[in-house]
Amino acid sequence: MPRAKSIPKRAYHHGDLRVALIAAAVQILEKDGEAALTLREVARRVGVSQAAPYHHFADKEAILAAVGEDGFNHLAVAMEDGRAAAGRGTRAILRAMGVAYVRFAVRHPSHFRVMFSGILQKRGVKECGPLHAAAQRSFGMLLEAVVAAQKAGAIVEGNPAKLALFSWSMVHGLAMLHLNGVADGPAGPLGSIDDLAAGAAEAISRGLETRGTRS
Amino acid sequence: MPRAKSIPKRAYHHGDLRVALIAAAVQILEKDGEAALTLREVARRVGVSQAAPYHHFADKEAILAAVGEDGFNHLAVAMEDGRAAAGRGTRAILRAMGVAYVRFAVRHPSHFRVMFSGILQKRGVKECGPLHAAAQRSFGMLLEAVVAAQKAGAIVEGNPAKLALFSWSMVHGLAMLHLNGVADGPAGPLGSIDDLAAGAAEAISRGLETRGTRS
DNA sequence: GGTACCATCTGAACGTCGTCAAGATAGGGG
DNA sequence: CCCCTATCTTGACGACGTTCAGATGGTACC
Repeated sequence: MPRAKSIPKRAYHHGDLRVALIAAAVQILEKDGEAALTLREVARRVGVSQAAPYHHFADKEAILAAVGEDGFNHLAVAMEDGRAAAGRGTRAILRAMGVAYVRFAVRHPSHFRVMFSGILQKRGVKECGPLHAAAQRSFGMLLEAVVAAQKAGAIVEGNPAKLALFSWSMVHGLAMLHLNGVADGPAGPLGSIDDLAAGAAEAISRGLETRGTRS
Repeated sequence: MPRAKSIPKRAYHHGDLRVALIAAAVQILEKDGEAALTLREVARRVGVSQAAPYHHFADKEAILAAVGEDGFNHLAVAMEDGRAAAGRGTRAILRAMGVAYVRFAVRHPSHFRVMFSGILQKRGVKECGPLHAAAQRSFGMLLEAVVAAQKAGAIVEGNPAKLALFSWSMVHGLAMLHLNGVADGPAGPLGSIDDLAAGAAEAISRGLETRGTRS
């Protein structure tokens, strides 16, 4: 391995095929959907042979896992940005992270769908450790925020992981339903998805707040 | 059309191929997952030729839509049962429907996944009207329950469709995260999914309740 | 009771896909 | 200068989705 150590991921024959393949996959997913994602089309778009991807990914699922990992990393960044932009209240931070979550899902639907398409479950955690780690990064942020809110007495006590799961479920469900076109279908437009996200975050925030708090 | 009118869906050469195909598809989905679902395998399992399904379904997606429709109808029944078993409080009814929703998802993961795999969005509403109607049936029940709770003064005012969407999002998110194995992974077991569902329903119920209510 | 009809099903084919094995290519280390 | 190894290509195999012309078999009508 001559330069695979000195220069880890550059100066391939192609340039950096692995990254290019992932980018092409995302492009296809965004334009034509998951059904149109074909390893052969990915290779075609990058300009390599149909077998070339197999030197960077074990199979088709592996490239999807890479897209999912990419998505989870971007999600964590988006949530960090949301947290940074929020005020100083612990519940305000939770709400901001929830809104950022939904906004990410809406802005990167292809990534989001792949992230939760069940790859993480089908392939063991060991098989795709990076994906799992990236997912844990986001959940860890949420967990921290819940613990902080509990310490501040802003939300109820109890297993923080459970409360974090509830918060996550709220925004995840809204994002999923919106992506399936069901959030604005049934009874006319319910408002922008950003407003809906804010409303949902507000609802779960109230649901978890400690009793006795004034409004 | 000799008997297609008198006896709408029986006495085919096979018996009732359409229903048998759907059942076989569900069986495959439950045992081996969506990736293993093949029209050829479905036909094989039923004992007909590979082209036979095309006389009952336009393409592979159509049979998936049929499975989804089936799932939505069963979901509506499950939610009706949950509502019937609940007490008389309007918020108790909402919670019971939420718990029933999650229980359905956990007990019929294959159906549930197909129901929200994006078929409803990809194919237009006109293309698969029955699916859409079945989905609306469940959402309609939820909407009724929200309106009733509002009339009773148990939950806040505002667009009932929006509040119904929030409730739906809560339990939908929990169900989805659980199905992806993420609900009980991060921080050890958080309790049975039924308990989690009850907790989530309680949280959103509190989040939407009118202020001033005692505990 | 025979016959024509039409829904239903079969057999074979086409193009594409995921994947693999064996060989070509290229660029740095000896 | 040659070799070595990572990288990529060529060619192939089996399976899949889908289509089409034709076989099959029950129902209705005469």
